[in-house]
Amino acid sequence: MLQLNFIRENREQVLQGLKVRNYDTAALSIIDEIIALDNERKKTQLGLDTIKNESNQLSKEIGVLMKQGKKEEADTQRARVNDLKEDTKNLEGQLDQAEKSLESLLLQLPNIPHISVPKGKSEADNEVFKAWSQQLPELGENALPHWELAKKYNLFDLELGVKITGSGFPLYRGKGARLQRALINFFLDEATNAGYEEIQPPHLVNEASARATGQLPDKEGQMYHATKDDLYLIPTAEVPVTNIYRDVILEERDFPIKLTAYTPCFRREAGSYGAHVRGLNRVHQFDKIEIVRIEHPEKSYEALNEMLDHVSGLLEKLELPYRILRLCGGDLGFTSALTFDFEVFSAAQKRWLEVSSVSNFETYQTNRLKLRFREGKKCFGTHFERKCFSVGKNCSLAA
RNA sequence: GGAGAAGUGGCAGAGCGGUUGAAUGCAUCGGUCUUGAAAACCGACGUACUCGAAAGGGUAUCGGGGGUUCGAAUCCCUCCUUCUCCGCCA
Repeated sequence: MLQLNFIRENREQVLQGLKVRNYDTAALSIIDEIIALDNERKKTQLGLDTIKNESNQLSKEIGVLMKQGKKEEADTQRARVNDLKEDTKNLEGQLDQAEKSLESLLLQLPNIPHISVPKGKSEADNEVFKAWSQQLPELGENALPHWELAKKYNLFDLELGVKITGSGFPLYRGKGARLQRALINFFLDEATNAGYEEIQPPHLVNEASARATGQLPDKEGQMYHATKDDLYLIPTAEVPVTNIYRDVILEERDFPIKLTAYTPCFRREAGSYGAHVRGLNRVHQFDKIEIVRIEHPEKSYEALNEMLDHVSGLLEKLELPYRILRLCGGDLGFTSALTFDFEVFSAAQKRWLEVSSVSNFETYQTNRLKLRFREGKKCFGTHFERKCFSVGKNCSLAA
């Protein structure tokens, strides 16, 4: 989420950013609504603090009077404090109300796009940032899609997944399982070589963690929920990994923080069916390797470029034809300031498939996480980038 | 699952109803001293919100939430976590 003070001090910039995300004037009024509500909140806060100060003062006096044995005077003071109590309760209610409404408005506000983000409505308007210069691979007439190949070579078995669990839970076997494991190892090893610390996080998280990374409340329906213990299966390693830094204050010398993690990811994917989700294109459980960096705000875009190079290097080593897109305002994720998608060409499906995306979230994620760093005496929001690399969800088996 | 003990600032560790945002020690930062360092000494040292141009105030915070009280780190309820013992263990 954006910080209130940032919105107050950079109203124009925020409005400009929302326009890149295709907000109309009616939607833009949310900014002024927030500022007005915050003014209200401050007023209530001040009133409450004043009353509390008064009753704290009186209570102290009562203590002194009691010690001196002046019981009657103490009793009159006591009555006065009791009168103040009612006002306190009212104001507390108001303050609570205002804070809740403010928070829910702030949560509706997306991140402000980076200046380089092109305007646009949909994925069709994404900018090709780096094109594939060589010839695209072609397959012969009787080339098989990956789900046919899988059957032929016994690489994975979707029916068995259905039998054991349900649709969308692939079962890999033989060479398929081995390839999957090899890819995971490859990505992790490459990340380690590039200086990322490997993390093996829990695969279930509590509500506080899901809330801190924004899965709750908006994506509640997309997560598997173990209700008996009130835990959620992670939809991405981002959730447990970034929660390492929930409520943390870093020192400047802690930068850069570079983490990598492989986890299976669980998503209910409610409401997506059809031909485009055929095979492994969209499943409820898939494997993903994530790399995460937490950086000083001044260095975050430099770090983003490094991550871009890192991913490019991986695809080059795998000898896959790929391209990089810079997402336009309409396609940019809610929490991201700048996102590059990596797409690999599937010769069998004859289309580009997203395999990875690299984003800079600036302080949007860290604000919600309450992750800050200390510079001098002040604490600042720190920048947060991440890139994820899906295995199995992509077309590498078919390419 | 049952029985018991405990959770205080970066760490260690006092306090167990009133002037305690919290003694003391360590760590950290700034300074004096020193050729340099160490030692010694002096000073600073959480976070969030808020008032103020600033200086400087105010409010909250002693695992989380709720309650009793004029007043709670201290009393009560509840949840969480950790430790010890017993039970269970695909």
